[in-house]
Order: sequence, then C-alpha cells, then structure tokens
Amino acid sequence: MSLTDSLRAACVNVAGIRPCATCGARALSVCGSLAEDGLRRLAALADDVTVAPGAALVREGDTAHHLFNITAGSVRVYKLLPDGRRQIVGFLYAGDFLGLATGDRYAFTAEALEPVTVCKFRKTEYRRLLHDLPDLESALLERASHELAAAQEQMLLLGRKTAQERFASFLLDTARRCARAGGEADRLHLTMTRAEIADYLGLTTETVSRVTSRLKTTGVIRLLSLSDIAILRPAALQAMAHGSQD
Amino acid sequence: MSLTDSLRAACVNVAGIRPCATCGARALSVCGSLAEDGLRRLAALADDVTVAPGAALVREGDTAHHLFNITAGSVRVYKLLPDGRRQIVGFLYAGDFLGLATGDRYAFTAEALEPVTVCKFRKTEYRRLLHDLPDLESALLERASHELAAAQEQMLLLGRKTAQERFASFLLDTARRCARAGGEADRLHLTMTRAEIADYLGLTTETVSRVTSRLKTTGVIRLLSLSDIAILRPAALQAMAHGSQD
DNA sequence: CTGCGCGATTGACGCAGATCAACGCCATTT
DNA sequence: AAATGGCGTTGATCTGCGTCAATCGCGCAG
Repeated sequence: MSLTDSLRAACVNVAGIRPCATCGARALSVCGSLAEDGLRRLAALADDVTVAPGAALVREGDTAHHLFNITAGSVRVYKLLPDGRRQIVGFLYAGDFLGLATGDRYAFTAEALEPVTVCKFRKTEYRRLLHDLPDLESALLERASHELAAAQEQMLLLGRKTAQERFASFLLDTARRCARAGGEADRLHLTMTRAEIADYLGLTTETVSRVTSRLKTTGVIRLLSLSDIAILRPAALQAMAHGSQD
Repeated sequence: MSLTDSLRAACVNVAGIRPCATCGARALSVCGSLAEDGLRRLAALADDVTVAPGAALVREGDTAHHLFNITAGSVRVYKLLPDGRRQIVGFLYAGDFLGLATGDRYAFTAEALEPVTVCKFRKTEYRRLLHDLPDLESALLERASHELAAAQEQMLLLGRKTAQERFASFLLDTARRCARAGGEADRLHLTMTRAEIADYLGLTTETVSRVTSRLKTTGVIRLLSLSDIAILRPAALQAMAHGSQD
C-alpha cells in the first residue's frame, strides 16, 4: 500500500500532473476556498489514492495519521459495538472531508462503497498548512458546522422518528445530494445496500424493505431498479419525513 | 432584556471590570486559547447575560444573530417535530460553546436548566474577530471536532443501544463531566429531569425510571437524592454501556 | 442454458419498550 | 394540617419493529 502510494506520488510529481486543475470535486470541497497559491501548496501535500470497493480508508482505533478529501465515489463511515452491532454515522461523497471528527485515534471505520478516489494528507503537515491558510481553516470550520447540524438532525431521526419517517427523510436527503451533484430532482441513486441503509437509520433490512414496499404501493416512489428511485409525490414524502400521518 | 444587557455591558466597560480575569469557565472554554491581547478584544465584544431557568437562549427557526459561551449553569439543546416529539441533542455546561452548528437560522432551541450565565456575542462581530485571531479559530475547530465525535457516539447510542446501555452510557458521560468540573469520580449530579434524560436518550420517562430502579437493585448505583447518584460498580456500568450482558 | 449465491422481499411470530393508568413523594400554598 | 400540583415510580397492557424463516430475483460462472 505504501508502495502504491509512493508510486502515485512520484507519478504526480514527476509527470507534473496538477490534479486539482481538473478535479471535479473541487467546487464541492474545502479546496474551493483556496486561491491559486494555496491550492498549489495543498496539492504538494496531497497524495492521490484509489480505494477498491469494500476496502478501508481508516479503521476505528487506529492512530489518526491521515486526513482525506473524497474526490470520487462514496464511503460508509461507521462505529461498532463489541458484539457487532453497527451504526453507520454517515455516507461520504465527492467533495466531503473525512477526519474532522478525529482526535488522536479514529473513532470510526471508513470503507469504500464503490471505487473511491481521495486526496490523502498527513495530519501533521495538514495542520501546519492550516496555520498558514486561514481561508482553509475557515472553510473547514464552516464544513464542521454543517456536519454538526446534520448530526443533530440525525439524532432527531434516530431518537424520535418512526421507520417510515426515517426512510422518507433518508430518501429526501439523498435526492437533494444527487440533485446538487447534477442529477435531476425527484430522482436518486443509491450506492449502498439495504443493510447499510438499515444500519444508517437504526433499523433492520427487513423493515427497510417493508417500508420501501409500502411507499411503492402507495404511489409515493417508484423503483427503476434496486438502486434507482423516482420520487412520484415529493410533497407526500416531505410530509412523512416531518411526521405527518401516512 | 436589551435594557439589562446594555446595563451590564455599561457596567463592564465603565467600572472597568474584567470578567475574563475571574471567569471560572475560561480554562474549560475556547477563550483558554487566547493570550492577553486577544482576550481583551474578545471581552470587548462580550455581553454578559444571565438567563433564568426555563428561559430560552435561542429558539429553533430564529435568525441566528448571536453566539454564546456558557460560563455557569446548564442548558438543554433540542429539536422538535411538528407534533411535539422532542429530541434533546445535548446538554451544555460551563465552558461549552453554543452556536457552532448554526447556519443562517438556529436549527435548535436552547433553554436554561438552571440559572445560567453566558458571554453573548454578535455573530458578525465574532466572525470578524475570528479572522484576526487564528488561535481562536483553531480552538473552535478543535471544539467542533470533539462535538462531532460526541454526536457520532450519540448516533451509535440512539441507533443501536438498548435502554439500559443508553442509560449506563449517559451516567458515565455525566460522571466524567462532573469529575472534570472538579467533582469526585464515581459521583454525579443531574441538573435535568427524568423527562429530559428520556428525550436525550430516545426513551420515555417510564423506561428511564425502570432502568434506574434496576441499576439500583442490582447494586450498580445508589441514589443519594433524585439528582445525585453514586456509582458503586463502575466496571459493571462500563461493561453495560458497551453492550455486555446484565 | 443451468445452477449457484447473495441481496432483497415477504410472512409469521416474539419482545423491548411505549402507552395508559394508578399511586407515591415532596415542596409550596392557604 | 389540608389541599394542590409537579415529578417520579410502578404495574398492566399494547404495538412497532425485530427476529426467524422461507422464497424470490438477478447477476455470474461454468
């Protein structure tokens, strides 16, 4: 792995490729806050890495040496209880930052759902750079604020919403993200399995499946395939997500 | 209220009182990162406010004009569903910062549990100050990271833990906080009601009460009063919190 | 094409925790 | 001291979702 890394780094440096210039995730990411000069300094620290589906970017309990910027693909971030119960605390996509909620050690595991590419940074170097680039630090703080607000919304979901309300909220969130990434509204693509959705929503796969069927038979959504969903009645879904009856 | 505020502000300025110098919360707070000069500039923006029990610091949906630093007392932060279901997303104590997870509008309500004192800042002014005081911004980012990690831990609790595991986790967290605030380990003081604990843990008051009784009869804890608890078997509580049997 | 295997769906049943209800405790008021 | 009211506890019952199990459907290897 470190061999692969150094090969890539070498490639980037030697060939003089400037990945940031062509990076589709830049506009969505904290890097978007940086001017030419800052971007160059950031790029000098970045290690461009590809991760295969199922492979881990970081593991819960490991010493937190690195930070990541997702540039393509999607990632599951989760915590485990000793007996194997899993809570997925978030899914990450292009533009998302991984490692904000990190102290000395990672408190979560992050694994690729699809082929993923990331910009990988050494934490020590990144920290030094933050000191020099206040814009980057502001952008990170901004990002952290949003994540915190999202986390609080998820606590409301996990603590107080019914299965149907949870799933409706999840579909709307996902649709919003897909739209922001350039998809059409009322259309969404899932990169994770039912089991992963369940572990994100604090449910079981069976319950996720039942709720999906119900939304299908009531004409609120339509399944184009297992992983592609059309929202037929957005208002109804919205109402459900916020706790109105059926 | 704005009269009270201006009187206090005047008092601080005219009488030359420097509340930071005597502030018990400074060591616990982001202000702790500031040198003499930065602290003076921060203090110049601070409005020292007292809030009565039950009164709101901020209300969900209001335009987010202010940020707060809790200097004494405790606060409940919660979100509501339209039908009244409540999720308390956190309790705040001396040294805690309120307003990190804030965009244009507050996404939560914050109310005093006890008499509370805060340093209140105008968001616009605070932001300008952040620009000049990178140490403060770093400290805030650090704080946001910790909060995010805590939020993820709470998602694990809400999504995957049993009632007993949730309550055990809550007791340990609270005991740790009490210890950090100068109390003895294995002893804790609750500033909230059973209903508030329930709304924090995604349970009902009845379930909180039943679990408390069980821990009492199994000799894991002892109730000195309704709001003061001694942990008799910390290891057992720890095991419970992480999901071991009984 | 056929068989295999994994993920998704559907059904039957059970249980942890919610709901409903009664009561206890204690502080405050009159 | 009696009445009031808010909070906490305890018991009986109910239910949403989990658990267990069977089946389906689709992609893939041979």
